[in-house]
Amino acid sequence: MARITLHDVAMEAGVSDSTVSRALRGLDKVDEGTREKVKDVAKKLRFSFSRNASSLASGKTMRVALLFSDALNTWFDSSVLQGAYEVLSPAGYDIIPSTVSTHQQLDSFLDRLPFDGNVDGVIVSSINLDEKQTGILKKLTIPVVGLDSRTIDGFDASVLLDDDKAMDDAVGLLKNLGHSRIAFVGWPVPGDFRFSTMLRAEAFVRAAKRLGFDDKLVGHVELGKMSDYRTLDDALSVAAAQLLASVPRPTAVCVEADAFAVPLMAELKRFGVRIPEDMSVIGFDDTDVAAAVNMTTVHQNPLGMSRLAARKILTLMQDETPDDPHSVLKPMLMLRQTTGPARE
Amino acid sequence: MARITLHDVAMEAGVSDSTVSRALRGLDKVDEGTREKVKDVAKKLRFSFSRNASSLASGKTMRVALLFSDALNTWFDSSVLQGAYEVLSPAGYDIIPSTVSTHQQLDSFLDRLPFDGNVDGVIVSSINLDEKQTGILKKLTIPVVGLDSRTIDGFDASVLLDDDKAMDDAVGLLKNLGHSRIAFVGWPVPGDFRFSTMLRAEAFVRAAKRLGFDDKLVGHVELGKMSDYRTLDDALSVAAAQLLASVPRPTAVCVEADAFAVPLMAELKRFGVRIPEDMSVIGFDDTDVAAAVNMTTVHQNPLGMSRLAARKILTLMQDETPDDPHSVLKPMLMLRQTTGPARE
DNA sequence: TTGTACGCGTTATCAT
DNA sequence: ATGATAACGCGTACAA
Repeated sequence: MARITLHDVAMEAGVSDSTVSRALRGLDKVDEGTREKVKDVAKKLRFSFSRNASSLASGKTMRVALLFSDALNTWFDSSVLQGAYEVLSPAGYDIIPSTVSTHQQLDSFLDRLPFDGNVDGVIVSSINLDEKQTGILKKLTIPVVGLDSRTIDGFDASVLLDDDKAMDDAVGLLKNLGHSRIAFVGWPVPGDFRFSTMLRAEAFVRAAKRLGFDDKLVGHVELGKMSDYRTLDDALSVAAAQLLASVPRPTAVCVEADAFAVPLMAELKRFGVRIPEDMSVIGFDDTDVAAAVNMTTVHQNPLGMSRLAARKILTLMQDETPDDPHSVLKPMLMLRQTTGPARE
Repeated sequence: MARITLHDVAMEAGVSDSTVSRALRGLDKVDEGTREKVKDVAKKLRFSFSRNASSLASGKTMRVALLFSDALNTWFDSSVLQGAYEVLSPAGYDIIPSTVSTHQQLDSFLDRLPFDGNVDGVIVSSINLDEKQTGILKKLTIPVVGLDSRTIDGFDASVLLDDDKAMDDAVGLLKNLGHSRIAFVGWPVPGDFRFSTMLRAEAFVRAAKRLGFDDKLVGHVELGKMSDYRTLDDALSVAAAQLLASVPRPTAVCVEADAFAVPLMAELKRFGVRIPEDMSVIGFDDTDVAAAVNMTTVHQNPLGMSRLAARKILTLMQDETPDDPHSVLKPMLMLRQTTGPARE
């Protein structure tokens, strides 16, 4: 079966190519009678536009790229995909996901600028760019919106979470529960992008300072890259060891992500640490797992965030400016069973 | 910044368009000297191919579509996305996800055949087609591979799970633990695709029959569509009620999916049902949540399945035939803490 | 309202 | 080994 082209439809309907084009795209200046006829023929022939040809002729690709720094089957990234799909697909856009896991990959990605001319817009998720990289972005002719990025520099619009607010809530809860020795536990980052874990750690430290914690009693367990470990279990052992070896031992910890916090709790329990009696634990994300094990955690809503980002890029792609280009969303602390009063 | 075309590179390098095309694509019959020069110029000018134009001229789009019946941020679907991306992306292909949630959507999707000419291949995930639909697929000129589908009809290749083996294991375990009153609990399906839950239910019944269970003691809690309920909690209440109202009450259940089994267990516990003392529970999927709550479940590996499917479509797209077009994978029963001996 | 003709950026065929 | 030239399928001024 050879491909059915617009021309085939035109022949069959006895009109010109341009008429078919206009009729099928719903443009005015076409007789309703002929439009119906054309539509019928098109349906009969199972005609569908070649997006390639359309793009080439019109300059619009009807595609937007999604760039991630982690796997697509990650809680955050998959939600972003779904959210973007929900708003972009009805508008006629395809979404094209890609991932980069190292700065080198990111550089070569930006270097080749595979976006320009191939997509109408880009959503960059959970990636923080340095100056040189944002410089490249700025040269792009298509809109770029940042999602969960550190800065808004280089982005035409952005959606990010108020990390400071999140940590203020978390650390505030711990303070009110009487804790004085607290720590932040990062998680081994995928690829070699260090920023996001550093960001939350820094926000944690700032919050602790703001709330009057003694510097010397505020810890930070840093785990480096996932590739430094054979398995996640190894990383868990290291994290647990660091925690249990701290003198004085923290009575409460905030963990970078639920996905790490949950198995870490299991590991700690293996060593006789009761939660929350001996140690309070606060996660980050509020994934299904957190709810399943009743963990106190900071809720964020990647689905909503990406819908918002998608709406922004949609308006940007039609050459308009979003009323509020750069949004900062408030996280919510979910109080559950893994936090309790500090023990004496 | 106007787009930089192959022609620009040709001008700058002082050669013809065709030479640039050949040089950059690594074809032979081009002097290594000029190739280097062209490459340098291309890099300097930040040239990248317009996929649209390439596709139009060559007929290859370098894109494959992924069709799902559920949300993209679902455990299964997001894993499929990632797996497909891992093998397709290095081969130079973009992936384009879409979802259909009703038969009507599916029909209109297939009716318009937005695939032909726009992508080089399609992976259809967790969707079972009727005869008319497979008929349409067969007319496609591009390869179509099925993933987690019921039949292999209409697909050039497929990857699916051995549901019967899974249920044999699960039901066998329950039998050996002394259970005689058992039930299958479906979950409210997203959209209106009913098949998959029916499939597992039927496999469950077959397994029970094969293993000598008394027909009258084998139950089936069916929940219909998600849209029949206001919230998931409502569906959970209904499921729990059905279970607790059954006379005789089953002492063990197999649940369609972990994502439903976990909150269902919580609901049952609220009503004083101890697990596994009063009731054994076996899930399906082996998601993170299942591991987190130590639930016995049937493990499946969508990541691996989709990698396999992607490899098949890759060989199909280069007009070769996979050695084993239709694979049936074995699930694994993960024995954990939610199953125990039948109580007297 | 409809048709004609050209261009979009690349690949492929045919010369040279 | 390299260069012209004709497609590829559609959009869009412009003409009718």
